[in-house]
Amino acid sequence: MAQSDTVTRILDTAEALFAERGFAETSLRTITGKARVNLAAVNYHFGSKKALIQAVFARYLDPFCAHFNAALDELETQQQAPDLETLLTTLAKTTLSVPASKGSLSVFMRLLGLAYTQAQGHMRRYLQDHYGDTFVRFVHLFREATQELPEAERFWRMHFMLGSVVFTMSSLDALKDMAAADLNEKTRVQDIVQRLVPFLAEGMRADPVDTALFTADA
Amino acid sequence: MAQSDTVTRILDTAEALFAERGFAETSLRTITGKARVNLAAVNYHFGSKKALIQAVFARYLDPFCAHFNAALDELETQQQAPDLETLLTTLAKTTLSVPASKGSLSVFMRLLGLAYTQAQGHMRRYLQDHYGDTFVRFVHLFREATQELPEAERFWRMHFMLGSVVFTMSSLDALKDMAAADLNEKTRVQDIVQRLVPFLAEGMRADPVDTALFTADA
DNA sequence: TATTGTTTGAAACATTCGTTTAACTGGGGG
DNA sequence: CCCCCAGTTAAACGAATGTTTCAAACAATA
Repeated sequence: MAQSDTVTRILDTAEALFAERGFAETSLRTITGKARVNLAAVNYHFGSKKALIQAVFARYLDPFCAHFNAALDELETQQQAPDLETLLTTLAKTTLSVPASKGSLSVFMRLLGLAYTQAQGHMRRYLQDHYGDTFVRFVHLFREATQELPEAERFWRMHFMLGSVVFTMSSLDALKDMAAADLNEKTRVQDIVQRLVPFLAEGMRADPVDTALFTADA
Repeated sequence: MAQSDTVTRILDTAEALFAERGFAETSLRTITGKARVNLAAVNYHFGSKKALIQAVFARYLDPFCAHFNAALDELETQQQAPDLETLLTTLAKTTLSVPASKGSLSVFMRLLGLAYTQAQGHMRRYLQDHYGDTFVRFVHLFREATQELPEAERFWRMHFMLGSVVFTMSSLDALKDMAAADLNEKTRVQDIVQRLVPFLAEGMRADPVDTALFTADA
């Protein structure tokens, strides 16, 4: 019984290795070898490599969405719609509050970034199918907090935001080292997230770009 | 003779396919097949797949750095140091003015992102050795354009910016698809870059964050 | 203890990959 | 004319991959 820890060991190892080198570059033999588990265990417990990748995401995203939905519930009971800073801070707090199994935030963020660039179709589709509703809920609140923005402008700026977050959190370790070297300062994750909020909120408030003043010169 | 266009066809096809699905996911057989070239041609003309990847990037980065260095020369002759928008717009214009930047832009950005988070071995070394000086030059000008920022704040915001750019450009294809689905609109790269500039510049101008008001609640 | 369903183990299978080999082609000088 | 050599071609090689197989080990139940 107890769903022996084979499954857990596979998930832990796969999560770390995927984040380190990507999906295609991480073989099942590397995973099962490092996890001290038989090669066939992956296909037995998960069915395929694709399914393993999705399981790695689900283990983090399921509790995250639970927390986040609860936070959104509370925001929606409020009299007036939350403003930008409130919304971003809520997202930040939720992110930090998720126990993050073991491999912490940066690992998952790296995975999320990879899911955007690699894995052509299936990963994006999986994320959309399983967690799209929560995302849509957030977007709805976000839209109310940025009513002055044209639809297209908001769409792109939301992804600019996502980029800042994903990239920064992905490179957390490297950036912390650089911060310790360049400026003599130890930085906690909370500090970085705290710095992110005004940067993103202010970027959102920038005047939408007027029409093309880009020349095609050399 | 005329160095038959085999080399060019390989570079063109590889560039497009790398941008589409990444490096490990793109096989030499796919490249040579689509380019209607013999499989052995890659190893004959370039030596290896690694060398082909480097050649694809060199074809983009060599003219890019030439253009960008020229632009930086001009900025440095100016009486006073360029402001934020000027600096970012210069970078954007240079990026777009490079002829080969149709598909290879996202490839380069993806690699830049990978070089930041992980080693990626040979590619990071190659980039640093060949194009590091130009990057350092830009960073220097950027510091002068944001003198009002505390050192730490600028450090982190520069990486927030880098994250927006790298992530957005890395995921260009995915984002374009989503933009076409969510809002019925075909988006050109120029439009995105143009939207990025005010977003980033305004984020840079946000008031530096005061002291901690984050609670550690659940 | 005997039986059942689940999990693990070592090995094999079928593909696919990057790379190498060797034979062939078509011209341009000796 | 012959040789040479850059360029191309088809075929094969060796290694690595995801997946499947089937017997053994295990846990729980009757």
